[in-house]
Amino acid sequence: MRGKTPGATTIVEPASTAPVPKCADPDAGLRIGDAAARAGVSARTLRYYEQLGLLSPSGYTAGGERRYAESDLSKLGRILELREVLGMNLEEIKEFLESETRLDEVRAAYQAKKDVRTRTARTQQKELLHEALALNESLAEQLNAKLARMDAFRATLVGNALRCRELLAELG
Amino acid sequence: MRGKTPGATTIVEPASTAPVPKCADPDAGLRIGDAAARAGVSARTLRYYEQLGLLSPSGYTAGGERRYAESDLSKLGRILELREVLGMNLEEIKEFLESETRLDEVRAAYQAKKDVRTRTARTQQKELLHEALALNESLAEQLNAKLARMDAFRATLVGNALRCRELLAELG
DNA sequence: GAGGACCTTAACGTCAACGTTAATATTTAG
DNA sequence: CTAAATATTAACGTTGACGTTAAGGTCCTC
Repeated sequence: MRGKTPGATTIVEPASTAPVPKCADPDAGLRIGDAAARAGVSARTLRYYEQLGLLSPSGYTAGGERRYAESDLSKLGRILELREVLGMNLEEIKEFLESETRLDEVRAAYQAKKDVRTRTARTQQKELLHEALALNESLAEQLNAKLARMDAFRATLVGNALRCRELLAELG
Repeated sequence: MRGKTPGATTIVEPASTAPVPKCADPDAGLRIGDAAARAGVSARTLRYYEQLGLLSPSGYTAGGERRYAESDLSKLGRILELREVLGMNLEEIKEFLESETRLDEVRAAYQAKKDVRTRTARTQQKELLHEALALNESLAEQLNAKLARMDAFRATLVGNALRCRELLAELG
C-alpha cells in the first residue's frame, strides 16, 4: 500500500493559510529522481531528509509520488551548504532552519500589522525574536572562532608551500 | 598475553638513526590514561590512532605499556585540530601528516649537505618536494574556498541578528 | 493495455570513529 | 606483598547518514 488516500486527484499542498500564489501546473515539479540528480544527492537522501522533517516536497501526486519545486531545491541547497561547509549534523541543521522559519513568520506577522497588537502575541513574538537572536549570534561567534583557526592553518599551508618552492629553486 | 617480549627492561625507542638527545628518564612520559585526559580524548582513541598509524607513543615500558611524551601530545593536538576544525577524516589526516614528515626529512637532509649530492638522491627529493607542494597548495586552495563560503554565511547570520534587534527595538 | 522506467515503503547493510565489555596482565598505593 | 587501579588485546556494540535490496504500485509511451 502506498499509504496516502488513493482517491484524491489534486496535489496535496502544505496547509497554507496565507494567500500563496497557486502553483500554475498541478502535478508540476520534479520527481524525486530528477530533483536528486539536480542537487547531486540520492533519492534515498531526499526521503531520509523528509523522514527527519528536514525537507518535504511541496506536493504529492494522486499516486503518492513526491513532487519537488524550485523552492525545495534551493532549500536543499542551503541544507547541503550547512552540512558540507559548516559541518553541521542534520539535527543542528533542522534546528537552525526551524529558527529561520519562525523568524520569517514573525517578520511576516509584523508586516501585516493586524492581530499582532494583543499583549500575548507581542510577548510570544519577543520570545521568538530573542531565541532567534541568541541562535544567530551564537552561531556567528562559533563561526568566527573556527574561521580564525582555519585561517591560521591556511597560513601554515602557504608557508609550507613557500619553503617547498625555495628548496626546489635551490635544487635547480 | 601482552604481545611484546617481556624480557626487555629498557624503553623501546622508535628506531632513530639520527643522534636524538636521549630522553632523560627511562620510563618517562605519560601513561595512556593521563595522556588521554590531558588531550581530552579517551584511551581507546589513542590506541585506535596508533592502530591506524596516526600517532604512536614515543616509547613502551618493559611490560608493554605506552608512554607518551610532550611531543606526542602536541602532535595529537594537531591531529585533533585537523579533525575538528578542518573536518578531515583520519585517513586524510594521516596522509597530510606523512607528507609533512617527508618534507621535514627533506629539509633535514638538505641542511646536512652530506650524501645529498648524488643525482638519484636529488631526484627523489625533488619528487617529494613536488608532492608536498601540490598537497599544501591544494589544501590551501580548498581552505580558501571554504573560508569564503563560511564568511558569506557568517554575514547572513550577522544580518539575521541585526534584523532581530531592529524588530525587538520596535516592539519595545 | 502492456511493458519498462521509475516510484513507494520497509527493512537490513555499511562505514567511520570510536564506546564498551571481557578476560587477563602490570603498575602502584599502602 | 597484596589489593586496587589501570593497563593490555580482542571482539562486539553504537551512532549518524545514508546505501541497498525486496516486494510491490505508478507513470508514460507505444
